[in-house]
Amino acid sequence: MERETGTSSRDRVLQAAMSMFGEDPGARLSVRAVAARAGVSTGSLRYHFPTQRALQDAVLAGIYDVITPGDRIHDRSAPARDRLIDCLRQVLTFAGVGEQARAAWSEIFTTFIEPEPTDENRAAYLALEREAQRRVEYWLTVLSNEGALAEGDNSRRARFLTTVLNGLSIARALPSEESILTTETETLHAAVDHVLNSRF
Amino acid sequence: MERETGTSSRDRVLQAAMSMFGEDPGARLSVRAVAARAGVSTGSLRYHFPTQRALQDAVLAGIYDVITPGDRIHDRSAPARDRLIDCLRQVLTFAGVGEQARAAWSEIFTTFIEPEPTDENRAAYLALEREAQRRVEYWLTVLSNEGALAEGDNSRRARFLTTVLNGLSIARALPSEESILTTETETLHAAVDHVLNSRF
DNA sequence: ACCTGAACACCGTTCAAGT
DNA sequence: ACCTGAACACCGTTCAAGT
Repeated sequence: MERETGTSSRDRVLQAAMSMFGEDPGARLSVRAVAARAGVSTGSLRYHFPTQRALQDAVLAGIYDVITPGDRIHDRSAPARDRLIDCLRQVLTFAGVGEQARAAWSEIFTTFIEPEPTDENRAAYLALEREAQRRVEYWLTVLSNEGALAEGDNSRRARFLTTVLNGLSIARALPSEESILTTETETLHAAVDHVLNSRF
Repeated sequence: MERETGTSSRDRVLQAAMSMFGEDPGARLSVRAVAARAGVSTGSLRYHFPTQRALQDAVLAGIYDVITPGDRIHDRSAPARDRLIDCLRQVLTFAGVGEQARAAWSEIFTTFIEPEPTDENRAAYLALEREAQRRVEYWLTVLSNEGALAEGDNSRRARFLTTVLNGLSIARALPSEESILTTETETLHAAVDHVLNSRF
């Protein structure tokens, strides 16, 4: 393991963790694994990242700094609520509408629900899910940092939001009365408002 | 630790796990903790529940068996929040856990999502959905009438809740980390709290 | 200030051995 | 068939001790 001399210990840890995440988003990023990869002790890692959660957040922030510069979440000229809704909508957009939504769920269905789950595809799905979870969590972290969101368990909040997103996205694949747009908007707003305004 | 003689080992484990969940739905339900409470070895627990996930699923199923007999919504001795949560859980019970959940979604999938929607099955699905919607709306009406719920658009609220239920129920069919139990409870509570406590 | 690595108190799972 | 409990390979966190 080369030491990448010249770089600070903290940077080496972060770099190691980020590249591990890059190679496999489903990876565990355990203290020992990251520390070993970075060539530092677990104690040193803990010194810079007092908690595992802190490390994960740093990795997430780092990843998205690289990947998503045009993310609306950073547009501080707009209210936090609007920005978060915008970002969540992006996720739904990706899920598509009508025909496209049905195709997307078909894919998920035939690979992850229909067959008896093997360890392999279980892991594959969990990686996907964690990826989505982390993205939402990252948005919440940004809002937290600027004080738009009360102290709280962001990963719990993210879980809540992704569950709502799943519900909305499957609704797009199922038959529905008239425009689901209104319904969807209302529900999305309700979910976001709950996260922003309640102690939870 | 009394052994509750006469009960099978498997039952004791399940009972212990369920009562632990009852005392604290956020509890970890670790192998050792549950085994100790049940007065059996970890090996025995593993014999009956080959994986931690299997145990969690059994607990979930058991919980719903216990709480589903009547419609709790009218039981004014309990807080509105608890009653509503109870009723929503009944809906989830129908969705099942594990294998059963996957089968249920398979059904929905092959009839309503995969095929190009005909007018006929569109109508069939919409009927199902309206039924679910009506049931939830009815519960909200009951709470409204006794003043536990602020004036507002109950059908909108019901739509929000059914969307969350859909998200939770599909999560039961998809692979998941061991903790769906906690996640599900948290999300359900969050959704109900939002409906009960916010102007919406 | 930064870093080390052992120690602590946990996990879930496996498995030879017993009845 | 059912059960035991030790063992394995992990966790995340703490901390006395070093530089």
